[in-house]
Amino acid sequence: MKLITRNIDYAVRALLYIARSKKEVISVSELVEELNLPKPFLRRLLQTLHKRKVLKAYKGYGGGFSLALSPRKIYLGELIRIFKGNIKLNECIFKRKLCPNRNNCPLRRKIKEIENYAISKLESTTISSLLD
Amino acid sequence: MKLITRNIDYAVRALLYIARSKKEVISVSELVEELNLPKPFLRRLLQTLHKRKVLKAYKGYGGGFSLALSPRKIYLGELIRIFKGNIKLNECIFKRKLCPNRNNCPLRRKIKEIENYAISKLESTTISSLLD
DNA sequence: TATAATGATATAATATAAGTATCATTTGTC
DNA sequence: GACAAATGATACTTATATTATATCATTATA
Repeated sequence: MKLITRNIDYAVRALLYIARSKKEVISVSELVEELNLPKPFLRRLLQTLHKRKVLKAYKGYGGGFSLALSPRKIYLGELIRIFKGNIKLNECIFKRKLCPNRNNCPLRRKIKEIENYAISKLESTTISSLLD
Repeated sequence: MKLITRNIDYAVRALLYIARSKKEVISVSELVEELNLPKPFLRRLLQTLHKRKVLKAYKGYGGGFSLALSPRKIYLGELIRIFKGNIKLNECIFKRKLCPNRNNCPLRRKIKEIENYAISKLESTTISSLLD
């Protein structure tokens, strides 16, 4: 039932740290020291954020990561999409064909309401807004 | 990220079926035939609903389950609690001690807003309201 | 007494999340 | 140029939750 997995939680912490830092480029080692997160896990997740154009990466001595976007343009919703795919609190058990009344399933409708609320919140929350 | 697992989905289907039926007592076999759900799984879940006083159970020939509560008194929130424990979209990675600013963690606050909305919806949705 | 039901509980299978390990590549410094 | 410090790519392992199945005991009715 978790909306926020560790990937996402760690990503937010790292992004906030980078956004707050005076330095442009921050290495994984620094993040690990400051945030006390497991290094290989964090590394992999930052690589993903790089692939998805949220971070810029710098190889070699003195390298690390910097934000590729303004904190105002990094949305929680996007981070969730990156690590978990589309936001769905739903997911009908029956795959179309089997469920007789998918379209007016009352449970589905209720959950959809909650889902829509969650999506609108997540899509309007940015790293910038979490900075305080 | 699922709010509704199969336990809960199946439970809702079964409860709706029982609520709609003219008969009081419905056997697992009948539910399985009508709803096309896996029998041992459904059975176990109905036993749980019995233990949690949502259903009454009748052993022996002609036995089965009936509602122990009016459909107006069976809340989605309660079903979720029965099968998944308290509703939390949250769950801080760090256990109290470790996270420096648990109390004013901005991410936590945002998710809490969504959680509160979800809870209020789920606690106000009853089996009766899903009957149409 | 046979049969059709639930009660209780142990076990298995599968999927997802969380985390580790390793080798390749790049780049700055001495 | 050699070394060290960084990321790139990717395969693997471990842990946990979800989704079941199986079986023996108990109860009630025809």
